[in-house]
Amino acid sequence: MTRRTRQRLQVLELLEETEEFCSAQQLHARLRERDTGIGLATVYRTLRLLADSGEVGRVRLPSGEQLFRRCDSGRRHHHHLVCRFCGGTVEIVSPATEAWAEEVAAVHGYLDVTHTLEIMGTCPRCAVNGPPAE
Amino acid sequence: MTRRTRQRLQVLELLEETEEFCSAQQLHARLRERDTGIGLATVYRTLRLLADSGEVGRVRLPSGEQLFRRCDSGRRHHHHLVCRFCGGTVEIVSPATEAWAEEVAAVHGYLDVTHTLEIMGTCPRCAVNGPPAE
DNA sequence: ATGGATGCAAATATTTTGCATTTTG
DNA sequence: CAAAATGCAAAATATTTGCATCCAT
Repeated sequence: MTRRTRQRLQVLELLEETEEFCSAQQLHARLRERDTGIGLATVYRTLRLLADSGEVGRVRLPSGEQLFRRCDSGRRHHHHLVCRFCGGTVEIVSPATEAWAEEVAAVHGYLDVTHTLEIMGTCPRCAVNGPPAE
Repeated sequence: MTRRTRQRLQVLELLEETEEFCSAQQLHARLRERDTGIGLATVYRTLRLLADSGEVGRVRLPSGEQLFRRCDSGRRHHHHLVCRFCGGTVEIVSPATEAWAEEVAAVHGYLDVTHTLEIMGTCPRCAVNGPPAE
């Protein structure tokens, strides 16, 4: 059903070698730098597919922009501590917090519960060196 | 510095009598229905001001759209359990969770930490009656 | 060959901004 | 009266979509 195209492999490959959360536009730019004449729309389509299927992680900035990243935790539900400058990330797994969220919703009779949780801050390196690429 | 204009009072007034989280466009439409020839840009400007100052609560939908609401908790830091259909809301205060988030960030050496947490679900009423205004 | 995938450009959707005009303190 | 706020339209942002073409399967 879902095909193994050159473009998709290239997106996957780039994500594989990238540590930080990146925007679709950033990823597209990097792919262009390389060689591929990959289209922006394809990057968006691919990332959406991957994110919806849980294949890659996604966070939303307060601005509404979304960032993507392959996660070590794979498909397992987890959250992120993200550096607001470099996008560097620590994956957070906290069963207790998950249980708490479920509990809160249940107490109020809410069904089909989901939650989002992002922790943002300045990572130790950016705190010292300042934002990257300045 | 910040002036007491007719438009701002009208926005405040509408928020005061509204229970649910609403988009800027929704609020603008309701203000127009009434009488006021208030402009959309003014509604946005006012809501941003209010939200940034903590005067009103704001959540971001997964789509990036933002919703606003006057909160009973006032300026105190809190989170929301929001119905994905009607926008009905329960305010959540959980010092333990706040402390946990701080702790997680501190352990990894992150500074200037902030976090977002939204719990979304279907409220008891919408679960029974289905989405409103259908 | 055939339906999914791509690339481009145009369309969406939401929020912001430039600027002339009005209004508040 | 000066600074701030407004309204409108245009701009900016981020993402999605229409469609003709291309290419995995």
